[in-house]
Amino acid sequence: MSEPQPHKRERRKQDRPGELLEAALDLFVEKGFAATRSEEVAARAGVSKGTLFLYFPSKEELFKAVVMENVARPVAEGIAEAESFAGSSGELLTWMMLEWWRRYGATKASGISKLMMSEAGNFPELAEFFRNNVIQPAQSLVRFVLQRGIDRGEFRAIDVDNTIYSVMAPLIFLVMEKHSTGPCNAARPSINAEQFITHHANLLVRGMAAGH
Amino acid sequence: MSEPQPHKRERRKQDRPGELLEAALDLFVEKGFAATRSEEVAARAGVSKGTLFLYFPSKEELFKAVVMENVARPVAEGIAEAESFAGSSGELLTWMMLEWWRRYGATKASGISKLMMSEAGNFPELAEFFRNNVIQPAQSLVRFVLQRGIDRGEFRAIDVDNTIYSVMAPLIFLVMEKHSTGPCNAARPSINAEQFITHHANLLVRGMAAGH
DNA sequence: TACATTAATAACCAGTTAGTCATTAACAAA
DNA sequence: TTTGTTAATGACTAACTGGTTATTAATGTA
Repeated sequence: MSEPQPHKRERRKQDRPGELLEAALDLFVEKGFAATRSEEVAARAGVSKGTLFLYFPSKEELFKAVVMENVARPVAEGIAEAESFAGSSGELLTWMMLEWWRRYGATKASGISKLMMSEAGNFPELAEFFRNNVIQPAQSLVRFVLQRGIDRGEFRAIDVDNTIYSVMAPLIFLVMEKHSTGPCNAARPSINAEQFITHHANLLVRGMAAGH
Repeated sequence: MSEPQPHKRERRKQDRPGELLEAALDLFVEKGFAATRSEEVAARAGVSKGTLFLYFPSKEELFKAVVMENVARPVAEGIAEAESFAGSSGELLTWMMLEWWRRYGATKASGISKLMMSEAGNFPELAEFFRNNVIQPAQSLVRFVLQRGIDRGEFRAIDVDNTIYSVMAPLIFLVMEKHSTGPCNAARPSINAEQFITHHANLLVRGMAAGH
């Protein structure tokens, strides 16, 4: 018996795009691009579908904006910190992986990585952008740390290129777990991400250790 | 100036389901479930849309059949072999990871894993099935190998649960690379999977090695 | 050749959705 | 209060797509 509620229209031009992008991120990550209805995005942002298309010319442009918005942010942040790190390279590697998880992996923004994995085939130009602006810088950073360890005599002269993947794989793995298989059954205990990262980094550092 | 080609209807009841499943696997992996049109699946299998629905009652059932078909096969294959392996546990681990890649990761069927990652949210019951029939057995197998190494005194008393993820993460990583970011630009050199697996396994084994 | 069976088709239907647009109302200024 | 501007709406459409079905033709049999 609720009133037909005299719809109150709020005029908040400044905030709408951000709210729409946030709602879109949630739904795209949760359901995929094609399976997400644009009206649903609008509804979650608290506006009508018409308003969505007032701010974004198409669903595809909305998707691109979501990726751009969440990608640019956390890219270059950690680099300077890594370069001024004081401790051993093993500690640096562990710290860097944990920090990446805390700042990106554990946040909603990491859903972007899952999105790109899922939709790369349908958005090749976005995949290219993602590769150049996220994957490549990240690989360079890991390479820097590994080379630092080798140069300092802390690590053996390991195969740097393949070791980069050994460092990144568990992080990607965690992101996928978090955004796909993870949330589906909340009953079963999920991976303890920070504990796993610490463990994995420790294995790697031991495996790379110089000495006999 | 081509003839309106007097469409030749072939009657091949036996082969249709398999051909449709193969076409569906290709397209689902490439484009995702929602973005794949059922008429497109039929076309790739060389039949009309009507024929598709003659063999599968709905697109969702087709999807389930694709998963079931490609999942059941490679699950239990490697287990017996692992249990009768003669060499060291480090060799066994390396061999097992390489073998998994050769028999599953490198094949089209590994697209199923990518599919489940992408669509788990939309198909919780399938995700559950996948977890029980693929993930869990795989984890048990890895656990067996790690425990074997510990029992034989080849490995330290490492944290087995987390190490299982350290073993599986690079394999999942490779599958994702192969089916999403990998194929989008064929120009850039892709990861050499077997070389990476060998390298990673070597790092892990060194990291787990008993002795100071 | 005539006939029965059924695999395969293509036109069709009903439901859905990206995107549009005339209308409405919130707000600011006069 | 009146008026002008424009953010927001929701009804609408044009296109699409999952699924159905009457019809057609391939094949086997007598």
